[in-house]
Amino acid sequence: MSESVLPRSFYERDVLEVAPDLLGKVLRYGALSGRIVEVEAYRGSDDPASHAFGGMTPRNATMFGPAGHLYTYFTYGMHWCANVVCGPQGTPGAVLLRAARPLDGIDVMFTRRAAARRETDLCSGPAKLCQAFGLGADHDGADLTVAPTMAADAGPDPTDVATGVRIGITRGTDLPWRYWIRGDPHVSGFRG
DNA sequence: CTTTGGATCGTCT
DNA sequence: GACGATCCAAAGG
Repeated sequence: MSESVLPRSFYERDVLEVAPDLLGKVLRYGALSGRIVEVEAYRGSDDPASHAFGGMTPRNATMFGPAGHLYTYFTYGMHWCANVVCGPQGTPGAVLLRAARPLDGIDVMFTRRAAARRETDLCSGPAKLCQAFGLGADHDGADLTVAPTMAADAGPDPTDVATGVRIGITRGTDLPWRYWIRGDPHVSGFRG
């Protein structure tokens, strides 16, 4: 296939550099794949919305580990969300994977996501994406150079990247650290 | 179409 | 004991 798995060096940069670069990349897990269309950056050192802002705890320890690994967490009593750990080791940065356009394994995704009516309902939100891909507790710390993988394909990079404030947070609401592909119908909350 | 409230529990104070 | 980096069904216009 025409995908090349991203090297660890891709992730060993400031989280604000990595986040927009993840748009258009392909998340692949077994027979499932999707193109990332929306992300949010969380930088532990100076970001009051980050899980790592208050220092290391058992839950967020993965954020302090090596870049290029998944940080998954459970929230609202029922949902899992997945992040990509970024930055030098010991620097707690992560990029939340908020939405993707399903590419392969769409039938499996519909099976896992009973509430989805259309293809745009499958991965148009951080918890939806995890449900569609079957990501959860077992994947905290998973190495993205092994499985699941994040890869670049042969196509052109997204040209129209939008930025704005992040969704669903109560602190750090002034930081424009959400990035998405403008007009893509698979972005969460898309209207139009 | 938009708005509202319920579900549900691990985590940290 | 309070509160989420959310989702969805139901109710209201």
